[in-house]
Amino acid sequence: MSDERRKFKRESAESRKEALILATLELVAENGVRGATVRGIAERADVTQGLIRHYFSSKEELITAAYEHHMTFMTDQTFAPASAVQGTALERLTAFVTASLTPPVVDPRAIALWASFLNKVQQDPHMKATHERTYAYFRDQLEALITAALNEAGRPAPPARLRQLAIGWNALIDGLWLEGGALPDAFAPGELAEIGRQSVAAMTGLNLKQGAETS
Amino acid sequence: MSDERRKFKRESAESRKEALILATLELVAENGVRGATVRGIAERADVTQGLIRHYFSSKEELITAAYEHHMTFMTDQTFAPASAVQGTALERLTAFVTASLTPPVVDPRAIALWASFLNKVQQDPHMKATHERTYAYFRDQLEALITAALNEAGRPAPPARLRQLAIGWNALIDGLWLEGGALPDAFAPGELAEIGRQSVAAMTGLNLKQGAETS
DNA sequence: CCAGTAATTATTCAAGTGTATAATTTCTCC
DNA sequence: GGAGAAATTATACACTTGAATAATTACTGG
Repeated sequence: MSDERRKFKRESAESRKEALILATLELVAENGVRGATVRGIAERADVTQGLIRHYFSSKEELITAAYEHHMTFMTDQTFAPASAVQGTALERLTAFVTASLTPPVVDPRAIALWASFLNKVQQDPHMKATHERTYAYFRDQLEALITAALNEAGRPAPPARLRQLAIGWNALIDGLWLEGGALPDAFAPGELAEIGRQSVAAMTGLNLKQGAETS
Repeated sequence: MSDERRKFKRESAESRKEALILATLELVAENGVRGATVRGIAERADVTQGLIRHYFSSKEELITAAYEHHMTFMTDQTFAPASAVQGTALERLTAFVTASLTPPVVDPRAIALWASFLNKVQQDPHMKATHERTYAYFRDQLEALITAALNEAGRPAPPARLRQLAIGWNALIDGLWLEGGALPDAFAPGELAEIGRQSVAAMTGLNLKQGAETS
Protein backbone atom coordinates (compact mmCIF):
# COMPACT_ATOMS: atom_id res chain seq x y z
CA MET A 1 0.00 0.00 0.00
CA SER A 2 2.74 2.41 0.93
CA ASP A 3 5.03 3.78 -1.73
CA GLU A 4 7.09 0.84 -2.81
CA ARG A 5 10.12 3.07 -2.92
CA ARG A 6 10.83 6.62 -1.98
CA LYS A 7 12.29 8.79 -4.65
CA PHE A 8 14.85 10.24 -2.27
CA LYS A 9 15.72 10.44 1.37
CA ARG A 10 16.27 13.58 3.34
CA GLU A 11 19.58 13.92 5.03
CA SER A 12 20.99 16.35 7.50
CA ALA A 13 22.68 19.38 6.03
CA GLU A 14 25.91 18.27 7.61
CA SER A 15 26.05 14.81 6.12
CA ARG A 16 24.89 16.02 2.70
CA LYS A 17 27.54 18.67 2.65
CA GLU A 18 30.18 16.19 3.60
CA ALA A 19 29.03 13.74 0.96
CA LEU A 20 29.22 16.47 -1.64
CA ILE A 21 32.67 17.48 -0.46
CA LEU A 22 33.95 13.94 -0.58
CA ALA A 23 32.56 13.44 -4.06
CA THR A 24 34.19 16.70 -5.07
CA LEU A 25 37.57 15.60 -3.77
CA GLU A 26 37.30 12.36 -5.68
CA LEU A 27 36.61 14.10 -8.93
CA VAL A 28 39.15 16.84 -8.39
CA ALA A 29 41.80 14.21 -7.78
CA GLU A 30 40.79 12.36 -10.92
CA ASN A 31 40.12 15.18 -13.35
CA GLY A 32 41.31 18.43 -11.85
CA VAL A 33 39.21 21.29 -10.60
CA ARG A 34 37.75 22.11 -13.99
CA GLY A 35 37.17 18.46 -14.67
CA ALA A 36 35.12 18.17 -11.52
CA THR A 37 31.83 19.27 -13.02
CA VAL A 38 28.72 19.99 -11.06
CA ARG A 39 26.95 17.15 -12.81
CA GLY A 40 29.77 14.73 -12.16
CA ILE A 41 29.92 15.61 -8.51
CA ALA A 42 26.17 15.24 -8.13
CA GLU A 43 26.25 11.85 -9.77
CA ARG A 44 29.12 10.68 -7.59
CA ALA A 45 27.23 11.80 -4.50
CA ASP A 46 24.01 10.18 -5.76
CA VAL A 47 21.98 13.34 -5.93
CA THR A 48 20.81 15.61 -8.72
CA GLN A 49 22.80 18.63 -9.63
CA GLY A 50 20.32 21.11 -8.31
CA LEU A 51 21.07 20.02 -4.78
CA ILE A 52 24.58 21.36 -4.98
CA ARG A 53 23.33 24.86 -5.37
CA HIS A 54 21.05 24.30 -2.44
CA TYR A 55 24.00 23.75 -0.13
CA PHE A 56 26.66 25.80 -1.82
CA SER A 57 25.94 29.10 -3.48
CA SER A 58 28.33 28.31 -6.30
CA LYS A 59 30.75 25.69 -7.50
CA GLU A 60 33.53 27.97 -6.35
CA GLU A 61 32.29 27.74 -2.80
CA LEU A 62 32.10 23.96 -2.96
CA ILE A 63 35.63 23.75 -4.28
CA THR A 64 36.90 25.99 -1.51
CA ALA A 65 35.12 23.95 1.12
CA ALA A 66 36.58 20.76 -0.32
CA TYR A 67 40.06 22.24 -0.24
CA GLU A 68 39.78 23.25 3.38
CA HIS A 69 38.43 19.84 4.24
CA HIS A 70 41.37 18.16 2.58
CA MET A 71 43.98 20.43 4.15
CA THR A 72 42.54 19.87 7.59
CA PHE A 73 42.62 16.14 7.06
CA MET A 74 46.21 16.16 5.88
CA THR A 75 47.37 18.36 8.72
CA ASP A 76 45.67 16.18 11.27
CA GLN A 77 47.15 13.01 9.84
CA THR A 78 50.59 14.52 9.82
CA PHE A 79 50.69 15.95 13.31
CA ALA A 80 48.56 13.61 15.34
CA PRO A 81 51.21 10.88 15.76
CA ALA A 82 53.88 13.32 16.93
CA SER A 83 51.50 14.97 19.37
CA ALA A 84 50.60 11.61 20.83
CA VAL A 85 54.19 10.83 21.71
CA GLN A 86 54.98 11.68 25.31
CA GLY A 87 58.71 11.11 25.18
CA THR A 88 61.73 13.17 24.25
CA ALA A 89 61.83 15.79 21.53
CA LEU A 90 63.88 13.43 19.44
CA GLU A 91 61.17 10.80 19.67
CA ARG A 92 58.50 13.29 18.70
CA LEU A 93 60.64 14.39 15.79
CA THR A 94 61.04 10.81 14.66
CA ALA A 95 57.31 10.23 14.90
CA PHE A 96 56.68 13.34 12.86
CA VAL A 97 59.04 12.33 10.06
CA THR A 98 57.65 8.82 10.00
CA ALA A 99 54.04 9.96 9.88
CA SER A 100 54.80 12.37 7.06
CA LEU A 101 56.24 9.54 4.98
CA THR A 102 53.70 6.84 5.64
CA PRO A 103 50.15 6.32 4.35
CA PRO A 104 47.68 7.90 4.46
CA VAL A 105 49.78 11.03 4.19
CA VAL A 106 51.79 9.46 1.41
CA ASP A 107 49.11 8.65 -1.11
CA PRO A 108 48.70 9.09 -4.85
CA ARG A 109 45.39 10.79 -4.35
CA ALA A 110 46.86 13.35 -2.00
CA ILE A 111 49.46 14.24 -4.62
CA ALA A 112 46.82 14.52 -7.29
CA LEU A 113 44.77 16.81 -5.08
CA TRP A 114 47.75 18.93 -4.26
CA ALA A 115 48.53 19.34 -7.94
CA SER A 116 44.95 19.94 -8.96
CA PHE A 117 44.42 22.64 -6.40
CA LEU A 118 47.70 24.43 -7.01
CA ASN A 119 46.44 26.71 -9.76
CA LYS A 120 43.42 27.76 -7.83
CA VAL A 121 45.41 28.19 -4.65
CA GLN A 122 47.72 30.61 -6.34
CA GLN A 123 44.90 32.67 -7.79
CA ASP A 124 42.23 32.68 -5.12
CA PRO A 125 43.30 34.87 -2.17
CA HIS A 126 41.30 32.89 0.34
CA MET A 127 42.73 29.56 -0.70
CA LYS A 128 46.17 31.08 -0.89
CA ALA A 129 45.88 32.23 2.69
CA THR A 130 44.84 28.75 3.78
CA HIS A 131 47.77 27.25 1.97
CA GLU A 132 50.38 29.62 3.34
CA ARG A 133 49.05 29.23 6.83
CA THR A 134 49.30 25.46 6.58
CA TYR A 135 52.77 25.60 5.09
CA ALA A 136 54.06 28.04 7.70
CA TYR A 137 52.55 25.93 10.47
CA PHE A 138 54.22 22.84 9.11
CA ARG A 139 57.64 24.45 8.95
CA ASP A 140 57.32 26.17 12.30
CA GLN A 141 56.42 22.92 13.98
CA LEU A 142 59.36 21.27 12.30
CA GLU A 143 61.77 24.01 13.29
CA ALA A 144 60.54 23.90 16.88
CA LEU A 145 61.02 20.16 17.02
CA ILE A 146 64.50 20.38 15.55
CA THR A 147 65.43 23.13 17.97
CA ALA A 148 64.19 21.14 20.93
CA ALA A 149 65.94 17.99 19.78
CA LEU A 150 69.24 19.79 19.31
CA ASN A 151 68.99 21.47 22.68
CA GLU A 152 68.14 18.15 24.22
CA ALA A 153 71.28 16.69 22.69
CA GLY A 154 73.35 19.50 24.13
CA ARG A 155 74.04 20.90 20.66
CA PRO A 156 72.07 24.14 20.35
CA ALA A 157 72.32 25.96 17.04
CA PRO A 158 71.95 29.60 16.01
CA PRO A 159 68.68 30.73 14.39
CA ALA A 160 70.11 30.99 10.88
CA ARG A 161 71.28 27.42 11.08
CA LEU A 162 67.93 26.31 12.43
CA ARG A 163 66.17 28.00 9.56
CA GLN A 164 68.35 26.22 7.04
CA LEU A 165 67.78 22.91 8.73
CA ALA A 166 64.03 23.40 8.77
CA ILE A 167 63.97 24.34 5.10
CA GLY A 168 66.14 21.39 4.17
CA TRP A 169 64.18 18.90 6.23
CA ASN A 170 60.95 20.24 4.95
CA ALA A 171 62.16 19.92 1.38
CA LEU A 172 63.37 16.40 1.91
CA ILE A 173 60.08 15.32 3.44
CA ASP A 174 58.11 17.04 0.70
CA GLY A 175 60.27 15.46 -1.98
CA LEU A 176 59.95 11.97 -0.56
CA TRP A 177 56.24 12.50 -0.08
CA LEU A 178 56.00 13.49 -3.70
CA GLU A 179 58.03 10.59 -5.00
CA GLY A 180 56.13 8.12 -2.90
CA GLY A 181 52.79 9.41 -4.05
CA ALA A 182 53.74 9.85 -7.68
CA LEU A 183 55.38 6.45 -8.03
CA PRO A 184 53.72 4.34 -5.39
CA ASP A 185 55.16 1.08 -6.65
CA ALA A 186 58.74 2.26 -6.77
CA PHE A 187 59.31 1.90 -3.05
CA ALA A 188 58.93 -0.90 -0.55
CA PRO A 189 56.61 -0.25 2.41
CA GLY A 190 58.46 1.72 5.00
CA GLU A 191 61.37 2.41 2.69
CA LEU A 192 60.56 6.08 2.27
CA ALA A 193 60.25 6.65 5.99
CA GLU A 194 63.53 4.86 6.56
CA ILE A 195 65.32 6.96 3.96
CA GLY A 196 63.73 10.04 5.45
CA ARG A 197 64.92 9.25 8.96
CA GLN A 198 68.43 8.41 7.81
CA SER A 199 68.72 11.48 5.62
CA VAL A 200 67.55 14.00 8.15
CA ALA A 201 69.68 12.28 10.77
CA ALA A 202 72.72 12.77 8.57
CA MET A 203 71.79 16.38 7.91
CA THR A 204 71.58 17.16 11.59
CA GLY A 205 73.86 14.71 13.30
CA LEU A 206 70.92 13.49 15.34
CA ASN A 207 70.18 9.81 15.55
CA LEU A 208 66.60 9.00 14.62
CA LYS A 209 65.91 5.34 15.05
CA GLN A 210 62.45 4.10 14.51
CA GLY A 211 60.43 3.86 17.66
CA ALA A 212 58.89 0.39 17.97
CA GLU A 213 55.30 1.50 18.11
CA THR A 214 53.45 -1.65 17.26
CA SER A 215 56.02 -4.39 17.46
CA MET B 1 48.28 51.43 -53.83
CA SER B 2 49.18 48.04 -52.51
CA ASP B 3 47.06 46.60 -49.76
CA GLU B 4 47.64 48.89 -46.85
CA ARG B 5 47.77 45.92 -44.57
CA ARG B 6 47.83 42.22 -45.07
CA LYS B 7 45.28 40.23 -43.17
CA PHE B 8 47.83 37.66 -42.12
CA LYS B 9 51.31 36.48 -42.80
CA ARG B 10 52.36 33.03 -43.69
CA GLU B 11 54.86 31.39 -41.40
CA SER B 12 56.81 28.18 -41.59
CA ALA B 13 55.14 25.17 -40.11
CA GLU B 14 57.94 24.94 -37.60
CA SER B 15 57.65 28.44 -36.19
CA ARG B 16 53.87 28.33 -36.14
CA LYS B 17 53.88 25.06 -34.28
CA GLU B 18 56.33 26.44 -31.78
CA ALA B 19 54.28 29.60 -31.29
CA LEU B 20 51.21 27.50 -30.66
CA ILE B 21 53.08 25.31 -28.23
CA LEU B 22 54.44 28.28 -26.31
CA ALA B 23 51.00 29.84 -26.12
CA THR B 24 49.67 26.51 -24.90
CA LEU B 25 52.26 26.29 -22.17
CA GLU B 26 51.42 29.79 -21.00
CA LEU B 27 47.76 29.00 -20.69
CA VAL B 28 48.29 25.58 -19.17
CA ALA B 29 50.47 27.17 -16.52
CA GLU B 30 47.86 29.80 -15.82
CA ASN B 31 44.63 27.85 -16.02
CA GLY B 32 45.43 24.17 -16.17
CA VAL B 33 45.01 21.84 -19.11
CA ARG B 34 41.25 22.17 -19.27
CA GLY B 35 41.51 25.89 -18.80
CA ALA B 36 43.75 26.15 -21.81
CA THR B 37 41.00 26.38 -24.40
CA VAL B 38 41.54 26.22 -28.10
CA ARG B 39 40.22 29.75 -28.47
CA GLY B 40 42.42 31.08 -25.71
CA ILE B 41 45.51 29.46 -27.18
CA ALA B 42 44.74 30.83 -30.62
CA GLU B 43 44.29 34.32 -29.25
CA ARG B 44 47.51 34.13 -27.28
CA ALA B 45 49.35 33.03 -30.39
CA ASP B 46 47.66 35.71 -32.48
CA VAL B 47 45.93 33.38 -34.86
CA THR B 48 42.39 32.16 -35.28
CA GLN B 49 41.33 28.93 -33.74
CA GLY B 50 40.99 27.10 -37.00
CA LEU B 51 44.71 27.17 -37.46
CA ILE B 52 45.29 24.94 -34.50
CA ARG B 53 43.51 22.11 -36.17
CA HIS B 54 45.58 22.70 -39.26
CA TYR B 55 48.77 21.90 -37.38
CA PHE B 56 47.49 19.54 -34.72
CA SER B 57 44.82 16.99 -35.39
CA SER B 58 43.29 17.59 -31.98
CA LYS B 59 43.74 19.58 -28.82
CA GLU B 60 45.01 16.41 -27.21
CA GLU B 61 47.86 16.28 -29.67
CA LEU B 62 48.76 19.90 -29.03
CA ILE B 63 48.81 19.33 -25.30
CA THR B 64 51.04 16.32 -25.67
CA ALA B 65 53.42 18.23 -27.91
CA ALA B 66 53.54 21.07 -25.42
CA TYR B 67 54.32 18.66 -22.60
CA GLU B 68 57.20 17.09 -24.49
CA HIS B 69 58.52 20.51 -25.38
CA HIS B 70 58.49 21.54 -21.75
CA MET B 71 60.09 18.37 -20.47
CA THR B 72 62.87 18.63 -23.02
CA PHE B 73 63.50 22.21 -22.01
CA MET B 74 63.63 21.38 -18.32
CA THR B 75 65.92 18.42 -18.84
CA ASP B 76 68.29 20.47 -20.97
CA GLN B 77 68.42 23.29 -18.47
CA THR B 78 69.11 20.89 -15.65
CA PHE B 79 71.85 18.84 -17.23
CA ALA B 80 73.65 21.26 -19.50
CA PRO B 81 75.68 22.96 -16.74
CA ALA B 82 76.93 19.70 -15.29
CA SER B 83 77.85 18.36 -18.71
CA ALA B 84 79.84 21.49 -19.44
CA VAL B 85 82.04 21.03 -16.39
CA GLN B 86 85.29 19.31 -17.28
CA GLY B 87 86.59 18.80 -13.77
CA THR B 88 86.16 16.16 -11.09
CA ALA B 89 83.00 14.21 -10.46
CA LEU B 90 82.50 16.25 -7.32
CA GLU B 91 82.55 19.43 -9.34
CA ARG B 92 80.06 18.05 -11.83
CA LEU B 93 77.86 16.97 -8.97
CA THR B 94 78.00 20.43 -7.48
CA ALA B 95 77.13 22.01 -10.80
CA PHE B 96 74.21 19.65 -11.15
CA VAL B 97 72.77 20.46 -7.75
CA THR B 98 73.26 24.17 -8.29
CA ALA B 99 71.62 24.16 -11.71
CA SER B 100 68.68 22.22 -10.37
CA LEU B 101 68.07 24.85 -7.71
CA THR B 102 68.61 28.00 -9.73
CA PRO B 103 66.44 29.77 -12.30
CA PRO B 104 65.24 28.98 -14.88
CA VAL B 105 64.79 25.49 -13.49
CA VAL B 106 63.42 26.94 -10.27
CA ASP B 107 60.51 28.95 -11.53
CA PRO B 108 56.88 29.38 -10.50
CA ARG B 109 55.74 28.65 -14.00
CA ALA B 110 57.60 25.37 -14.09
CA ILE B 111 55.86 24.28 -10.90
CA ALA B 112 52.50 25.33 -12.27
CA LEU B 113 53.13 23.34 -15.43
CA TRP B 114 54.24 20.32 -13.50
CA ALA B 115 51.09 20.44 -11.41
CA SER B 116 48.80 21.11 -14.34
CA PHE B 117 50.13 18.23 -16.34
CA LEU B 118 50.16 15.72 -13.51
CA ASN B 119 46.62 14.48 -13.98
CA LYS B 120 47.04 14.01 -17.67
CA VAL B 121 50.43 12.41 -17.22
CA GLN B 122 48.97 9.80 -14.94
CA GLN B 123 46.15 8.96 -17.31
CA ASP B 124 47.66 9.21 -20.77
CA PRO B 125 50.01 6.28 -21.39
CA HIS B 126 52.16 8.21 -23.82
CA MET B 127 52.68 11.12 -21.46
CA LYS B 128 53.20 8.75 -18.60
CA ALA B 129 56.00 7.06 -20.49
CA THR B 130 57.65 10.39 -21.17
CA HIS B 131 57.44 11.30 -17.53
CA GLU B 132 58.82 8.07 -16.21
CA ARG B 133 61.64 8.13 -18.70
CA THR B 134 62.59 11.64 -17.63
CA TYR B 135 62.38 10.79 -13.95
CA ALA B 136 64.46 7.64 -14.33
CA TYR B 137 67.03 9.50 -16.36
CA PHE B 138 67.28 12.17 -13.72
CA ARG B 139 67.81 9.73 -10.90
CA ASP B 140 70.21 7.54 -12.84
CA GLN B 141 72.35 10.54 -13.69
CA LEU B 142 72.32 11.55 -10.08
CA GLU B 143 73.22 8.11 -8.83
CA ALA B 144 76.06 7.87 -11.33
CA LEU B 145 77.43 11.21 -10.24
CA ILE B 146 77.21 10.29 -6.58
CA THR B 147 78.91 6.97 -7.23
CA ALA B 148 81.72 8.64 -9.12
CA ALA B 149 82.18 11.30 -6.50
CA LEU B 150 82.34 8.76 -3.69
CA ASN B 151 84.80 6.61 -5.60
CA GLU B 152 86.86 9.67 -6.32
CA ALA B 153 86.95 10.45 -2.62
CA GLY B 154 88.11 6.93 -1.86
CA ARG B 155 84.85 6.08 -0.15
CA PRO B 156 82.98 3.68 -2.43
CA ALA B 157 79.58 2.52 -1.24
CA PRO B 158 77.48 -0.59 -1.84
CA PRO B 159 74.60 -0.40 -4.36
CA ALA B 160 71.86 -0.38 -1.73
CA ARG B 161 73.44 2.61 -0.06
CA LEU B 162 73.86 4.34 -3.41
CA ARG B 163 70.20 3.81 -4.17
CA GLN B 164 69.18 5.34 -0.88
CA LEU B 165 71.45 8.30 -1.41
CA ALA B 166 70.09 8.91 -4.89
CA ILE B 167 66.51 8.73 -3.67
CA GLY B 168 67.25 11.06 -0.79
CA TRP B 169 69.17 13.57 -2.90
CA ASN B 170 66.52 13.48 -5.54
CA ALA B 171 63.83 14.12 -2.96
CA LEU B 172 65.73 16.97 -1.42
CA ILE B 173 66.31 18.64 -4.76
CA ASP B 174 62.69 18.11 -5.77
CA GLY B 175 61.48 19.50 -2.49
CA LEU B 176 63.65 22.59 -2.65
CA TRP B 177 62.69 23.06 -6.28
CA LEU B 178 59.07 22.91 -5.27
CA GLU B 179 59.41 25.30 -2.36
CA GLY B 180 61.38 27.77 -4.40
CA GLY B 181 58.87 27.73 -7.20
CA ALA B 182 55.80 27.76 -5.00
CA LEU B 183 57.01 30.56 -2.73
CA PRO B 184 59.46 32.48 -4.86
CA ASP B 185 59.72 35.38 -2.44
CA ALA B 186 60.45 33.27 0.59
CA PHE B 187 64.10 32.71 -0.30
CA ALA B 188 67.00 34.95 -1.09
CA PRO B 189 68.71 34.46 -4.47
CA GLY B 190 71.11 31.57 -4.20
CA GLU B 191 69.79 30.53 -0.83
CA LEU B 192 68.08 27.41 -2.08
CA ALA B 193 71.14 26.24 -3.95
CA GLU B 194 73.27 26.86 -0.89
CA ILE B 195 70.93 24.89 1.33
CA GLY B 196 70.87 22.16 -1.27
CA ARG B 197 74.62 21.88 -1.44
CA GLN B 198 75.01 21.88 2.32
CA SER B 199 72.26 19.36 2.86
CA VAL B 200 73.43 16.84 0.33
CA ALA B 201 76.96 17.33 1.54
CA ALA B 202 75.88 16.43 5.05
CA MET B 203 73.94 13.43 3.76
CA THR B 204 76.95 12.03 1.97
CA GLY B 205 79.96 13.36 3.82
CA LEU B 206 81.16 14.95 0.58
CA ASN B 207 82.13 18.59 0.57
CA LEU B 208 80.35 20.55 -2.13
CA LYS B 209 81.54 24.08 -2.18
CA GLN B 210 80.24 26.34 -4.86
CA GLY B 211 82.45 26.55 -7.86
CA ALA B 212 83.28 30.18 -8.68
CA GLU B 213 81.84 30.15 -12.17
CA THR B 214 81.39 33.83 -12.85
CA SER B 215 83.29 35.59 -10.11
C1' DC C 1 -3.65 12.94 9.91
C1' DC C 2 -2.65 16.58 7.43
C1' DA C 3 -0.88 21.13 6.35
C1' DG C 4 3.33 23.64 5.93
C1' DT C 5 8.04 23.86 5.00
C1' DA C 6 12.28 22.68 3.53
C1' DA C 7 14.86 19.19 0.89
C1' DT C 8 15.24 17.33 -3.43
C1' DT C 9 14.35 16.71 -8.23
C1' DA C 10 13.26 18.34 -12.88
C1' DT C 11 13.68 21.54 -16.46
C1' DT C 12 15.44 25.56 -18.74
C1' DC C 13 18.94 28.92 -20.33
C1' DA C 14 22.86 31.35 -21.98
C1' DA C 15 27.62 30.95 -22.55
C1' DG C 16 31.64 28.31 -23.66
C1' DT C 17 33.81 24.01 -25.58
C1' DG C 18 36.23 21.06 -29.32
C1' DT C 19 35.66 19.90 -33.86
C1' DA C 20 34.32 20.11 -38.65
C1' DT C 21 33.79 22.45 -42.96
C1' DA C 22 33.60 26.31 -46.10
C1' DA C 23 35.46 30.70 -47.62
C1' DT C 24 39.38 33.70 -48.21
C1' DT C 25 44.12 35.25 -48.62
C1' DT C 26 49.04 34.85 -49.31
C1' DC C 27 52.84 33.23 -51.50
C1' DT C 28 55.56 30.43 -54.91
C1' DC C 29 57.00 28.95 -59.30
C1' DC C 30 56.92 28.62 -64.11
C1' DG D 1 52.29 38.12 -63.70
C1' DG D 2 48.96 35.01 -62.80
C1' DA D 3 47.30 30.26 -61.66
C1' DG D 4 47.51 26.80 -58.27
C1' DA D 5 48.27 25.21 -53.76
C1' DA D 6 48.72 25.77 -49.10
C1' DA D 7 48.08 28.74 -45.04
C1' DT D 8 44.83 31.19 -42.66
C1' DT D 9 40.43 32.98 -41.52
C1' DA D 10 35.44 32.60 -41.02
C1' DT D 11 31.38 30.24 -39.93
C1' DA D 12 28.60 26.48 -38.23
C1' DC D 13 27.44 22.58 -35.20
C1' DA D 14 26.65 19.48 -31.50
C1' DC D 15 27.63 19.10 -26.89
C1' DT D 16 28.95 20.41 -22.08
C1' DT D 17 29.06 23.68 -18.51
C1' DG D 18 27.41 26.50 -14.32
C1' DA D 19 23.55 28.66 -12.92
C1' DA D 20 18.66 29.79 -12.39
C1' DT D 21 13.95 28.67 -11.73
C1' DA D 22 9.92 25.73 -11.35
C1' DA D 23 7.89 21.46 -9.86
C1' DT D 24 7.72 17.67 -6.73
C1' DT D 25 8.57 15.02 -2.60
C1' DA D 26 9.54 13.82 2.25
C1' DC D 27 9.46 14.86 6.74
C1' DT D 28 7.79 17.55 11.12
C1' DG D 29 4.71 19.60 14.52
C1' DG D 30 0.46 20.25 16.13
